[in-house]
Amino acid sequence: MDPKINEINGYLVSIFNDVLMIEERTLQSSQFKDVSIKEMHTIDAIGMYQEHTTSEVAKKLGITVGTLTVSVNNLVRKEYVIRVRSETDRRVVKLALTKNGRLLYRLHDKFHRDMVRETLQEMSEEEAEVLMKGLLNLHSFLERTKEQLPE
Amino acid sequence: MDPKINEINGYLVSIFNDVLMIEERTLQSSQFKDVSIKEMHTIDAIGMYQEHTTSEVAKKLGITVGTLTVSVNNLVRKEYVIRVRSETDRRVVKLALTKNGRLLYRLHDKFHRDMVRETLQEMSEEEAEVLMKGLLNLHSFLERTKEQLPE
DNA sequence: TCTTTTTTGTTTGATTATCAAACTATTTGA
DNA sequence: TCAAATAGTTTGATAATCAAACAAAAAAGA
Repeated sequence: MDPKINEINGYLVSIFNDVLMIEERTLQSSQFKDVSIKEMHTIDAIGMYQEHTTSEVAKKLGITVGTLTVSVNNLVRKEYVIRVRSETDRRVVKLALTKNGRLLYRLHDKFHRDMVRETLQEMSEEEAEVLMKGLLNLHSFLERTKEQLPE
Repeated sequence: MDPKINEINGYLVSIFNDVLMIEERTLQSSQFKDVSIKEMHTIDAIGMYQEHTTSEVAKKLGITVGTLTVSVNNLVRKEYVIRVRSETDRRVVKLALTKNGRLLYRLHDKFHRDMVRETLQEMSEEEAEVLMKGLLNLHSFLERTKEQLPE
């Protein structure tokens, strides 16, 4: 059992690092050089389809609202994001992507989808199911762990 | 095919975020409050078992040597890491963990191993093999992508 | 209705993370 | 021996982060 644990753990760690590194490098060699990987994930969290408030996005990203405000300032300056004050509750700020922001969003999404598609390519239907089950197990372990976390 | 891609991609993204978040929180609520998650990964890269030079560790982490020097300054001040000048080549600095650094290393390692162990718990031997194969596929896709990367 | 409390977001000060470029010390090679 | 290469450090600039102080608006209480 033990050697398998080490092996799987090793793959996970190196997958994490690779994905981050590849995303970073891909951005830097694209037309979106002025966007960091953190900013990319902020853009991803803001999303294409619904409006999200500052609080919602900060929670999704696991950062404080203050941190997000600073980051959104930069993304607004670089014209990827716009702020829209809510009409019904004027304390609330809704975040949305500009045209350019949506373009970047799709590019990033495509990278992720290609990555998974390539992975599944050499696998049978049943194997893909098992991979999914493994990821589901891992995911629910982490969700349980999160709940037990001291605040 | 498409819905499966989205689902797997979703799990991966959320697994990434959860692991980072849980590691961060766990550190902050332990006796190692003065260590950030980045510093934790530096400690992990330095490792328990062999001596590694500054260049080697920087390469492993994918950061510049200058960045690592700064980080190691802090870790030395906080007494997790020591620098040892090589006897044979006095330009070279070997990095090693202090007693406290090794304690932290083991704690972090245990979290990772528990995570994987829990994941495998409900899976049969064969299913674990398939999971591993999926991760291997993903891993080799990423390695290939890395090679194609400009620079 | 007026006041207090709560909620939402912004600003600020401190620390860490990061790179590129200038720099120092040492080793290697011509 | 002296120039070039290598290993690491320092520095200046910028981004990422938090906690705490703050401002504006809404909700609750009286």
